[in-house]
Amino acid sequence: MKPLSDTIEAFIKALMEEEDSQVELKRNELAEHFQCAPSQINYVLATRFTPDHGYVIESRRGGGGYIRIVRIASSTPDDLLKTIYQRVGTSISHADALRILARLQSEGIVNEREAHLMAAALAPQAVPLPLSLKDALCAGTLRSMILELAKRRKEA
Amino acid sequence: MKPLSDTIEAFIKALMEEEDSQVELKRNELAEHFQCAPSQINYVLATRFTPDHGYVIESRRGGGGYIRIVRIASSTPDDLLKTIYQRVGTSISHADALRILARLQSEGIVNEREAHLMAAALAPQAVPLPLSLKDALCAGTLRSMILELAKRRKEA
DNA sequence: ATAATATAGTCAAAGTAGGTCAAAAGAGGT
DNA sequence: ACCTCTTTTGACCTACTTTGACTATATTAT
Repeated sequence: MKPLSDTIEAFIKALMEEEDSQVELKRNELAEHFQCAPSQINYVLATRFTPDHGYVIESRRGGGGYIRIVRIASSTPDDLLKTIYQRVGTSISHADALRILARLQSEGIVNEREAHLMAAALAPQAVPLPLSLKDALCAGTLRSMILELAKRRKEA
Repeated sequence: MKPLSDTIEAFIKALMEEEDSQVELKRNELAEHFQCAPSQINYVLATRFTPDHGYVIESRRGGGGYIRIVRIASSTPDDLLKTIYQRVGTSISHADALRILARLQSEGIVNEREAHLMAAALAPQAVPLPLSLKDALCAGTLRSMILELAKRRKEA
C-alpha cells in the first residue's frame, strides 16, 4: 500500500502538467478530496515541493485563501549547477541531497541512470562516521560530482 | 528440523521465480507469516541475499515501507561486476579505484561521462579522515555504485 | 472598528515500518 | 564438557507518515 503522500504528490504533479507548470489549490478541498488532515498537504509540500526540488510555494490565508505551486523557471543549466553547488555548501543532509538529485534529473541535466549512480555514491556507507562528519562528506561528494557535471558542459 | 532461515530463504526464492527475479515484501508481514522476530528477516537477507550471492536489496521505512530484492543477472558483464565488486572489498586505495573505473569504461559498462562522474564521487574529500578510513570509504562508495550498475542491468 | 468566519501554517505527538546490535539459544565438532 | 559457528530474539534506533491542537492571517459581516 503506497503512502497517501505519494498519491497526493502525483496528483499535484499531474495538475501541473496540464496547467503550464503552475497550480493553485485549496488546502482544505484537497484534504477533503483525499480524506486526510489538512496539514497532510503541508507535509507533502514540505517534502516534495521544496526549492531544492525546483518549486516555489506562495499562499494566502483567510477567505479566498489558496496555495500556489510554481515550478521555478530553469535558467541555463550552467547557472543552475552553480546555484545548486552553492546551495550544497559544506554540509548537507542525505535527504536534501536526494532532493537535489531529483531536481538535476527533472531538469534533464542527468538522466535517471546517472541520478541513481550519484545516489549510490551518497548512500550512507558502511563506514561508521559521526553524524556531523557524514553530512560534510555527503556535501563534499555531491559538490565534487556537480563540478564534474559543470566541467563536462564546458567541454561539450 | 531445518532452521527457519532456510525455510524463509526458500520462500523468498520461490517468490522470485514467479516475479521475474525480483520481489517486494513487507518485513513485518513476512515475520508474522513465519511467526518470528522481524529482525529474523534481516538475518536471512544478510546471510543469503547479499551482493556476493548475487542480490541487491532496496528498502524504505515508515508508512508504506517495503523491502525489494533484485537478482543480479549472470550474463558476462554482470559476472564482471560481481568479480570487481569482490575485488574492491572493504578497503581500496584511490589509485586502484580509478583503475577499476578505467576497466569498467573499457568494458563498455559505463560511458566516459559516467566514469568521470564516479571518479568525482571518489575524489579525496576535504573531510579530514585517517587514511585507513579513507580507503574504507572509497571502497564503500565504489561498491555502492557498482551495485547500482548491476541492479540497473537487471532492470533494463 | 470589531467580531465572526474562513483559510493556511506550525509543531509536536502518535503511528508505521525497516535497521542494528548484542546476547541468548541451538547445533556440530573435538 | 567445551568450543565454535549459526540461528533466533528482543531492546533500541532511525526514517517516513499522519493527525490534531494551537496559531496566524485574510475576508466579510455587524
